[in-house]
Amino acid sequence: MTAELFIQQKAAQAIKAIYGADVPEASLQVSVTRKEFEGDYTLVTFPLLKITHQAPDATGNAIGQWLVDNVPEIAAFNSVKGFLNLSFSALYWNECLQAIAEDASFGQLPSTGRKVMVEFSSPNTNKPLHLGHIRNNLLGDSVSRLLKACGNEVIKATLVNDRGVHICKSMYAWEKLFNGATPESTGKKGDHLVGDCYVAYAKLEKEHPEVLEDVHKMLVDWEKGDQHVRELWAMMNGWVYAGFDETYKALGISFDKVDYEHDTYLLGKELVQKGLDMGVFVKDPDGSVWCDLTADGLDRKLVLRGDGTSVYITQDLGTAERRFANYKLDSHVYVVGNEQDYHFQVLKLILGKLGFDWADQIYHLSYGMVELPEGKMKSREGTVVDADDLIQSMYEEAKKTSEESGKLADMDEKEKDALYHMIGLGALKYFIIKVDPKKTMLFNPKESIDFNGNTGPFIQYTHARICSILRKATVPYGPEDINASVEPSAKEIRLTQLLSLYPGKVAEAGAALSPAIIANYAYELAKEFNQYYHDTPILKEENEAVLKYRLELIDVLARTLRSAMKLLGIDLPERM
RNA sequence: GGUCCCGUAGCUCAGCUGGAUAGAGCAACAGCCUUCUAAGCUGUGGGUCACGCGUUCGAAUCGCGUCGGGAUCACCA
Repeated sequence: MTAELFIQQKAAQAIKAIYGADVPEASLQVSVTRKEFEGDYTLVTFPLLKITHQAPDATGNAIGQWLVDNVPEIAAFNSVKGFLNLSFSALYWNECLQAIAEDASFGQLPSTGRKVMVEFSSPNTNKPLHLGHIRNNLLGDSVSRLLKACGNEVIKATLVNDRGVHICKSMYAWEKLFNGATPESTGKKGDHLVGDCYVAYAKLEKEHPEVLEDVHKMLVDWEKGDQHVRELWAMMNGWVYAGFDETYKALGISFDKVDYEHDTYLLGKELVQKGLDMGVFVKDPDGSVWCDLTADGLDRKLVLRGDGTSVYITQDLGTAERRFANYKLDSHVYVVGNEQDYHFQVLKLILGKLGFDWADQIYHLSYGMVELPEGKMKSREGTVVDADDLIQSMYEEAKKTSEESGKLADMDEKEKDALYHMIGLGALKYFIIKVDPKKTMLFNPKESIDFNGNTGPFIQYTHARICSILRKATVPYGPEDINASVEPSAKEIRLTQLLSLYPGKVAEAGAALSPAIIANYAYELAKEFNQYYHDTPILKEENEAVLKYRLELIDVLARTLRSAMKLLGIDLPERM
């Protein structure tokens, strides 16, 4: 039971005993005591005054006294205005910390038996990944880990937009302008080469608008299965996939299931017929099919063109149906930018109207744009922050900072290289993930991502510090060393309390689909440890019981930091 | 124009299921390395929580309105 629930339960008993009134436990407001006050948890007594008919202080004192007298775990109280601050006993905190220390999977919540698919990334194959994709990828990856920690079975999925007019544009430019250039012949990553083709096409079309007709013909040929166009398409997509794989690998991201739009773009047509049969859709005289959403405050939505071909939402309807059926999903999270809020609103509505009871188990993790100081990134203006470049520059930055510190002189090159990558990536990932997903965020390329303060490297550094102490320890230690022979200091209690909040944070972050909650928690924990580290000697402690207690405490801290950061896809080094 | 999201320190962000004097980091300034890693710690300055009205014992948080920024409302994806 969490401390909050425990206090709610006991306080309800106190109120019953003192005032003879029954109050629902859940209605009692309990929170962690603000640090400028004495105590661990605070019960807000304002709402109780109607029942107690006493002044706030008197009410707090009465309940506090009852709790101290009747609940062994509660050792002290003080009442300030309408706030009853309660302190747990040292014994309580020791038992709490010991239980955490003994729990090898602390932070992993019990199984829900639910199967969840998380779709993210879903790139187009006509240009390389940029910073916007990085936010998408990191959120998707992290939310997948979070949902797993919340006890769900998770399938990471992506849907590659590998067909359509956009890729034909790159194909057209390559044939006309690139003289058979390949990634091998140019030494370019395949996705970048194809991206160059796309840019070249845009320029070409500006000067010769008529080329668009040729591109459309290419798309028609593709749909007919024209051998030449299909071969060109397969070759260039192959280049792009190879390039993406490199970027994904550098980001530490993988998928369990990859769908390709050339396989899915015809899905959903039978749903259109079903909708017509059900009377959910209507057919206009020109043959186009619509869903009337005006009663839901939206417009009429096209679901099939007059010529019988699909639109975007048609295949999304079909893909969702196929996934829920094939994988027996309980829910489906789509990580897609907030410019598609309307699309997902419509998607859910239509699926509901088609009678799928899982329609309300579709969640759109709608995240905000990443903007530059001068505004949105625009590929036409060359202001796009390329994913590979950014990853590389973070690596360089990590290398530079590490070399300046000179702490790794004895480490071999291969190890150093891996470490620079870990730190650079940690800085980048944390920078992106610590921001509330739904908010637009700003990235300033001129100020490189910081390594000091509320950053990934700060937490990595904290972890390395703990590991350094543990390496030097000469006595064995373990959960059994958290025992009543040691009286924890105020700071140690504070650390224990913070640790105890972790599973609740995991649950909260999972429910909100917000890894930022975990990032901010990890920072708080690291910051708290650094203060502890600063004024509490550990290895120099002469009392062996206290020494062992502290070693075990910081070991649990290191484990919890690793666990939390792992949920963000960030690894922590033992040295840096 | 309709709908949705956002507006907190110079900058980047927490806090938002209503609670105590609104918090961090960066930047600025002042301290702390014969002591377990200074990518750290401590301190100073910095706020009309966009604005107004309302609900409440209590509002950055909830409601309504105004202003400002963004997204979206395609037989594009």
